[in-house]
Amino acid sequence: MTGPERPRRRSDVTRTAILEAARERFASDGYERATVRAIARDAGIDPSMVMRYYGSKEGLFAAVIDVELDFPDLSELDPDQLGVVLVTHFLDLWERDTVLRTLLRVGVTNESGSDRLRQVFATQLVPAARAFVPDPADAERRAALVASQVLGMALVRYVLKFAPAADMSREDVIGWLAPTVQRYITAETP
Amino acid sequence: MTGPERPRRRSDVTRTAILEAARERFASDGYERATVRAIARDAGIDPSMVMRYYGSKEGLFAAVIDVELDFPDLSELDPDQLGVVLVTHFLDLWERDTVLRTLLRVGVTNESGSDRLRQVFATQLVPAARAFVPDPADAERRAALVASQVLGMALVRYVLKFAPAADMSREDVIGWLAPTVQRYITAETP
DNA sequence: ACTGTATGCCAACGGTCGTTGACTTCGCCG
DNA sequence: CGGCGAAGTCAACGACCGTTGGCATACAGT
Repeated sequence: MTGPERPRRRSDVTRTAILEAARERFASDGYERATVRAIARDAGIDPSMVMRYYGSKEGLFAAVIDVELDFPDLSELDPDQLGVVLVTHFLDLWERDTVLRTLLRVGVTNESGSDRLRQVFATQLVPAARAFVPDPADAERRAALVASQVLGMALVRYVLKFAPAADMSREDVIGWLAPTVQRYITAETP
Repeated sequence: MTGPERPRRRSDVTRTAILEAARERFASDGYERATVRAIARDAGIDPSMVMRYYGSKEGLFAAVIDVELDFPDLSELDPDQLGVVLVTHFLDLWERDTVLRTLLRVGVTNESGSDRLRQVFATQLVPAARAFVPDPADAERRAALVASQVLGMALVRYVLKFAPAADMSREDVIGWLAPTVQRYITAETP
């Protein structure tokens, strides 16, 4: 069994310092305004080190937006609970770290960012939807509907910070959104 | 009564050419990547004219994001139709011109953009919500919920262009979203 | 202890940006 | 037709960006 790895290289601490500084800068400033120089300053090293370890600003960004939606096993679940479980899971994802905020911020302005976002949608959300949507041919559409509500709430709550949305408790968000998500997944097509 | 205005100044045609080029550039590139030089090139004039007429890039942007949600009169409406009417109205707004796309794109990255977006929410959407939400104290929260679903759909459909969302027909979008919006406005708090 | 290599800093490059001020051209009014 | 202000062009500025190559330093293997 492998315990917590000792750094293989002396530079690993610097590498992760850069990565963490980059996460925060990209999350709060977006791709264009997050400068390599500012990230390096935050990490306490020279800008040239960023280039050495990540090749380019684009390469650093690619390392930052490595996201894993990481759905729990839903196969044994009471189907009526799908909405609650999914909304709760998404809230956890958004509050755990900044990577989704980064991806949304950048995906809206930057082409390679929105490519990545479409890719996450297609390779992680849609397959998950196939698992519990009755008609698989409909899975894409239902996944898109769920995404619209979940991303929309994330947008007004965590990015735009509309006061009433940002101030809502977790429980209230779940209480309001879960029935919507539940319907998008299980309801007959209207 | 005032007919269509004759240009008061010779420069008005240039002014509006700049404004239209700016609308498109800001909408498709976001604030940072939309350069004054590119906007001027699109408008067929010198970059310095942009500064003469709008003072600065920030001033030009402020002129671009003058948005009017322009709600129809809902007071005489069957309350059961609120969802359908509102979703239809929002689809019209998003498809009519690019200003909302611009505002969303920029609001996600730029502080003055998100300020403006919060302002539109507070001064246009919330007051409209007060008109048809039973408990006025709840109007802010319900307006935020509606905004989350409407902005979320606009995001995946018009900005991120998730294929299943972008390919949905207007009727399907209305059919799926209207019940959600209807519930956010009229349902008991869960 | 010596040496090769990994790690880090420094200074500078070419490019692009927003912005400015001086200069030229156009069009109207007397 | 002459003059004058508006409209537009042009070249340049200072700043900042991503990126590069050379040089100093610290470390690990022998």
